[in-house]
Amino acid sequence: MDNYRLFEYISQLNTANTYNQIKQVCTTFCQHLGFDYFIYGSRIPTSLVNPSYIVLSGYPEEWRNHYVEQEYLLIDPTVSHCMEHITPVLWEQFTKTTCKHDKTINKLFYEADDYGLCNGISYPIHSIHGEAAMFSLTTSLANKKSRAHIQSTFAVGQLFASYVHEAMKRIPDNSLLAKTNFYLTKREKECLLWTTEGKTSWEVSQILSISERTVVFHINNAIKKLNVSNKQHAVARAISLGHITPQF
Amino acid sequence: MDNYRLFEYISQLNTANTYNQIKQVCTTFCQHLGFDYFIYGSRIPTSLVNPSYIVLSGYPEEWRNHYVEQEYLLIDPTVSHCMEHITPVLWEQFTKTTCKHDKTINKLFYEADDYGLCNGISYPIHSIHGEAAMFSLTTSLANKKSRAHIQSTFAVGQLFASYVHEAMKRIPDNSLLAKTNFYLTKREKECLLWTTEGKTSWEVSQILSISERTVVFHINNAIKKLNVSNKQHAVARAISLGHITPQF
DNA sequence: CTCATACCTGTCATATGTGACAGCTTATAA
DNA sequence: TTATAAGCTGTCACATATGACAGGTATGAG
Repeated sequence: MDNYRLFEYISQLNTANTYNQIKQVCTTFCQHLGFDYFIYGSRIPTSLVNPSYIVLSGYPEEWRNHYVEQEYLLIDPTVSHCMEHITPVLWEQFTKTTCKHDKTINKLFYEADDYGLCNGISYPIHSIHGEAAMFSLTTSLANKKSRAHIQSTFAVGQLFASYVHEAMKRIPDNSLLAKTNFYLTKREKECLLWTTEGKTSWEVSQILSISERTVVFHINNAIKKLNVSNKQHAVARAISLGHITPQF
Repeated sequence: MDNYRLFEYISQLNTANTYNQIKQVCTTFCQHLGFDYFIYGSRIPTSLVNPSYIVLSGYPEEWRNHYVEQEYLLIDPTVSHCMEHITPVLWEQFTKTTCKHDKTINKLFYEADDYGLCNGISYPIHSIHGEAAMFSLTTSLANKKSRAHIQSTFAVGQLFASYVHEAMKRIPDNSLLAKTNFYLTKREKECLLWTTEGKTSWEVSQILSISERTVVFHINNAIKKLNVSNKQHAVARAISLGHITPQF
């Protein structure tokens, strides 16, 4: 893919305002590169136990349904690769070697084959605050035929995936907005920050040169705003939502 | 850059075992693309207040020293871009428009010019657990001359940066090893996980069908292993170090 | 069999957190 | 002026956490 076309796609993603517009750009990009299907999925750690998901699927609906029913997300090796790494992974890497003995994973790939997803490449996307996502491009061509083709899209695909993710984050999402539509004051953030370092309210009061009662006051306000039940919860949520970030 | 050469570089990074080997690959890559200098910097949130840093510098040492002395890290717009975004940024974007009025930032870019860093591109790298890094390539050519050149390396540079980061993570680092060289048991992780959700020890005991005392026992063990002082600290540290991760 | 480890449970004293009571100053915008 | 928000402080009662005491079972490795 020449640079001009790549920047054209990036520009389209940067101006997209709805999920459908982004989906349209992905579809065109996917076809342009000679792939059959694409999918984008993002996991937002609003909670460690119940994270939020956003999916933009260009997959056959029947395969998606089957995948969800079978809970393949839990065993899909491309997913676990993308959770642990930041470099792309070729699907054939799994069908060939590593998983030869794992029947459930082999079943997954054989069934994908039946739906026309024979080979593909998955790009991990990692963003601030532990946000994890992935973007996959698939082809119905057999491994040997598609290998060179896929490898030639290695770099552009990763870059494109990043812009898709940024575009997705820009779209206002009602289901997530309510959880993040507030702000913590400077003091509230300061008190929480030192709390993540294991400081007690009294210790924080000494650091900030205010009374212990005031620290408690700020932390309680933060707990109410974050809609959580105690300090541990507040610490986890404030980090996840990006209200407190590492200092330089 | 053709695919063969790109995969050659990736392969070299995948087999590198020391910082110097990685640095050598970066130097070659940098020169191959026609750039003058490169730098890789990573911030590991072992603590939110005092994060750990790892730098692989191919910059002129004088400029590095000056940069550190002046604490430019705190105002460098390429750094803040890379902390907030996952897409590359061209340096000329700042020297031209946004920062026209900001004297300190202009000073930074003018001084960089003097050291031969006239234009460049910075790639953000975000990894699991909020780990943030960046990889920059710079040239002594003026903006107009270097623009097309830089844009043509947009995609490969991002991919290369990802592999550099993975390689850096693979190198055993004594300064960090001590902080992560232990493991939490299944129960310890479970107890911490529910603690991040704001559950009290008693509530966790109900969820796991064990006594409250046992939950306290596991959490205390985790606190000792993590070398932290209380639950809040343990929650923050366990998330940062990746001992507990979002469930599916 | 012994050792190490994970896992489990109890009591007690003290420290800290949490929620509700009540009230203050300062700055800024309507 | 009034209203609003941020920041600040105090006391009391009760809940929960923390640390130290002491003890148990089950499992696998050597």
